[in-house]
Amino acid sequence: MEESTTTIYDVARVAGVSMATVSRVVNGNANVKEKTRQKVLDAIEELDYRPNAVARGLASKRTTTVGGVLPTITLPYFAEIARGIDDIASMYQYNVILVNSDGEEEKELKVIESLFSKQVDGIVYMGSFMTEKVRKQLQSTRTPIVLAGMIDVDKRMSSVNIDYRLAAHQTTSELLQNNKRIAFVSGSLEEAENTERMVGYQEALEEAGLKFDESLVFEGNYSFENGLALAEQMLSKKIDAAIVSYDTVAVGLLNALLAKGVKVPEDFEIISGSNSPITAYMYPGLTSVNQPLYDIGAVSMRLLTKLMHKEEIEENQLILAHQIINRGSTK
Amino acid sequence: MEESTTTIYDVARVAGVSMATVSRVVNGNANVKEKTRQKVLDAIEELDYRPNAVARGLASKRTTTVGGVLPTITLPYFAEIARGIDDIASMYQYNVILVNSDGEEEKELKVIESLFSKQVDGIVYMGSFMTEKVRKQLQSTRTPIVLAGMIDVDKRMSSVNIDYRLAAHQTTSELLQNNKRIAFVSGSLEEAENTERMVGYQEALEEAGLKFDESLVFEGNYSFENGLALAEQMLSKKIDAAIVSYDTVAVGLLNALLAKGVKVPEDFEIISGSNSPITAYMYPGLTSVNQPLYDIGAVSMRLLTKLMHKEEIEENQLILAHQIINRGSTK
DNA sequence: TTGTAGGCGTTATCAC
DNA sequence: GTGATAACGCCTACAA
Repeated sequence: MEESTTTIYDVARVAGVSMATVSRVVNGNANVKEKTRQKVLDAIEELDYRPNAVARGLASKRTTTVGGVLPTITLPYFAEIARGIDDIASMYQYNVILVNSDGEEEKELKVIESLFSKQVDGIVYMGSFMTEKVRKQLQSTRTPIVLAGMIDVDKRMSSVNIDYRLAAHQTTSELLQNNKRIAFVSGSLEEAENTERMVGYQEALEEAGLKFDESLVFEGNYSFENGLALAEQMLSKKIDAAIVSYDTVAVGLLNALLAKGVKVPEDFEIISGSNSPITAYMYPGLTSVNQPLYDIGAVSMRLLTKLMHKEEIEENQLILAHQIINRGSTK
Repeated sequence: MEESTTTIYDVARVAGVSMATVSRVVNGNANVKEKTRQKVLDAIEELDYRPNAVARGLASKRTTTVGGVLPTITLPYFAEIARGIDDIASMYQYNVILVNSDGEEEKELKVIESLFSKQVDGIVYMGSFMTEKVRKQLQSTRTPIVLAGMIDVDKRMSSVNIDYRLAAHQTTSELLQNNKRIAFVSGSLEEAENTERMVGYQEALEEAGLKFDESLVFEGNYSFENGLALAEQMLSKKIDAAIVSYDTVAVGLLNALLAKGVKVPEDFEIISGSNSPITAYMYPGLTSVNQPLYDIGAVSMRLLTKLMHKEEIEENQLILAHQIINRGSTK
């Protein structure tokens, strides 16, 4: 109930020391005699003193707050990464301001601007595509940036990813064991992750002595509805298996296939791209590439702390290991 | 690239006015001659000046940042609410710091403490249960709080919810059209939302002339696994329908039933509690109570803005309308 | 080891 | 309408 904010100054008075000493104690500075440290701690306790991070931020130019930019937190893919970020952030005493951009440039520029205005110490950028304007905006300051789950084409920005090409290669090969006509379903091929996947897909085909058929490539968006709509086309094209980058799309596809009486995996096999919880919720469960999303977030944030503390970085393009989780949607 | 932060002072110099005037312009204060306003705006443009929210926060004691406390952002239920919060927050020029508590008191106290330290202007609290310590902590300051999707037992804190009792009553009644033995599956009955639901369930039974059977009540956690495990028990108890508070649990139940060859909805009907996207993803889709989660978040944040701006509130216990979305899991 | 004093970038209160 | 001039709460040389 005490509204009058108690400051470092009040603590100093009660403890009978100067505010500088209180500041030292609060910041864990070693150069304080144990006895005075204790006096200060007692005073802090007594007054229920709470450091004001805003004042601290102004004086030290470090806010211990980072920004997290993502299209929308409602996609499990991003929520999972965000959770990894938050855990490591809180471990290092940072808070994270999450901003949703909906992937709209206009909005993205605006929210990033607000992040800068709040003087965040760093930014983790999630998403799939970065427009030129956003890139410029992000690079117009010295604020460290890490891309989580997104490849930087010119490798200037730090990033944390899995090897999308390899994963696509492996899953395609797996499907090729029982199938010939395999669809490649991804998001926009303007996004580097997807072109990487495409290469992996093509490599696997070639390895199996099959030729690439462009009509088996489906470029679409993230949505469940997109997946639903795909089933029809797949069947009419006599496709018998699919690797799908986004889980929600894979789920939609599975759902529509089941509704049409198609047996999965007997008549159609599916492997989805990121093993979010929903892949396990389905019946049958979706065999899926396990992107370690939480880890991608966690490692990104860890990398960001190093950048913010100006530590030496050995490698700024991190690749984490993925696995393939076999469930009911494949034989 | 310009690292030297340009301040309000630089702008003043370039525009040939005092910093006070610049401040007025930046804050849209009316008492500025149009001509000088233009000079200032030009200078701002020229210097690419960006207001420092931290300094502003210190001077004005308002940070235009709010905190969002939730168990974990990875549950779609909370992600959806969080999205509603963020949209309205950004509409009112607020940013939100999201903190995950995992529902652990210790951690929750810590993250809320960090929120206060950051001088947030308000807090939206999501979750299902608030311990006494947390309640005390939250009420130890004048920072406005709004509970989103959570009932405050003594109605002191503002909150936004749906009418859980009514929803449970309706769904139970719906299931009673074709079934006699209906399970009530919820989270902890220590949580007010769940006891409300329980009352609605009992009301419906009574209305149908059935007596309440305690062995049909399943109190568990949020998890998919919990749902999976339930199927076995349900079948052995000859239960033929269930209303399930949490979607993930309902999904697990559905999944396990299908795996056991039980036909849904022919042999077993399910209605789940919050219509998160996954309910639609399932096959068959889950009939579900549509809790307007996004709106709960949005309305909570709107309410919070009123509280923060000390506007008059007519009612602080808001109830939003719900609907029942019929899908394949009911006849 | 501890204290003094000058910022940090704005807002806000008075005068003019 | 505009300009000084204190705060705001803390950090950080620099002194002592």
